[in-house]
Amino acid sequence: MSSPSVDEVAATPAGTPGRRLSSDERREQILLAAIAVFGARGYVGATTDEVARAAEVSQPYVVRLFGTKENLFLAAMDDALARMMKSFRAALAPDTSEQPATKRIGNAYIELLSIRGLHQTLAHSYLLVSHPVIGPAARAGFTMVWSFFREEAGLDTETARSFLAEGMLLSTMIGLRLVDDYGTEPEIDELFHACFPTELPQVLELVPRGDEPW
Amino acid sequence: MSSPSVDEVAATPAGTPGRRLSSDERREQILLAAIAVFGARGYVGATTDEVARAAEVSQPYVVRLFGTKENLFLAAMDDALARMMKSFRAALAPDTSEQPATKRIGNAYIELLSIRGLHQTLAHSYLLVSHPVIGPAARAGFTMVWSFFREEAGLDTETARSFLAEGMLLSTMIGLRLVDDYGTEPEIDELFHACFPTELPQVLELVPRGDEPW
DNA sequence: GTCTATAGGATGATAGAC
DNA sequence: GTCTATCATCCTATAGAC
Repeated sequence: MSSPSVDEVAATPAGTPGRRLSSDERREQILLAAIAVFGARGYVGATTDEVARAAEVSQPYVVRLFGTKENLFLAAMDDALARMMKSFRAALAPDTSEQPATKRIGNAYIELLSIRGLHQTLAHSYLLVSHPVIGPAARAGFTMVWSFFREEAGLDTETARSFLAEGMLLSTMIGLRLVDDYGTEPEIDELFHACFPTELPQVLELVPRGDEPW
Repeated sequence: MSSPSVDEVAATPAGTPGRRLSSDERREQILLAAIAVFGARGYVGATTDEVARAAEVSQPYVVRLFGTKENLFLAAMDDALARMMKSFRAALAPDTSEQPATKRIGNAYIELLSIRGLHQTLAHSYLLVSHPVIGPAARAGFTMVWSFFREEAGLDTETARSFLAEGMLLSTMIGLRLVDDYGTEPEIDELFHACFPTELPQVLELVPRGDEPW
């Protein structure tokens, strides 16, 4: 865990121009903001201005660094996928725990909930197929995850499929922010307990709250 | 979003206005068009103009009938959900087939693939939580489906959960239009066979093709 | 590396005729 | 019931200074 946290990003007092950063540092900061904003509003719904505000830079500067909104989304999507794969691979690495690979990858997936908008940005990308550039990239990303499960993690097709399915349900429920309603309706509680038999407290804690993407 | 609109005006001879319909008939026609367009482009990405063209009416008339784009989306979402529930209930009704309820509902879910954009419109709605009006409606719709599984279909929580999960995976894959790539890459074929063990030919046949939403 | 100002294009909604 | 014309708003991207 060495990447800058969202809190650090938001820690600069309003009105105080952030210190000059290297291009790479800014890129990283803006990508995290973009993942949060795209996750909350979707590709079309997000504005480069909102991303800029979340990253505390000016809107034209975001465009300057990434060229176009389309490129910004592609970069955010790639970054989200890369973080996911990295975390999956770390979970696979031989460790002392007795848990099976599926369990460890599952936990890694849940821990990614702490990166605001990550799962939702990916979910949005899966719905952008009619876009000539983003569509193919999203398809490639999805099949890459499948390949990882089959080849690197060594899961059989049945296990891989149900793993993927549970992941989709999980991110849908998180995207819906039903977490926010936990404790308010018996049916929602039941749904949650069915989905997260033991990890529920952890999940509730990990998911960032608040309507604003940052 | 980019893709230029196909000249579906060619479907009706230029200058020939469609026949006058009753308000209800038009509403129905526009809702089907809206489900297709919202499914393909999302709430923000869809334009009232594209919906209008798909329904072969003028853009202001769509607004006239539904008030606002927001209302149009809500109506499309409700219509999609209503069609789904109707088809689920029909599947539950006592029939001569020997198949268990889950199998019959699953088939009903798959058959809904023939309504262009239906599953994708619902998937989009699940990502609109930050919207003050659509968000709550989407959450209500999702929990309604859960209640149906539990109470009307009588599924236990475990069965209901995995049913929901498989449904999410299915609609994600359809949304991604990986169907279009079937036969082009071994990994995609494998994924498909894992997801639709026997219904695959039926699925490939049901899903509407083409980039345009209508 | 970063900003301000702004051009230029799209789109939701309204007015009003037939 | 349905259309044409049009306004007002918002947003991406460019220009150019510091």
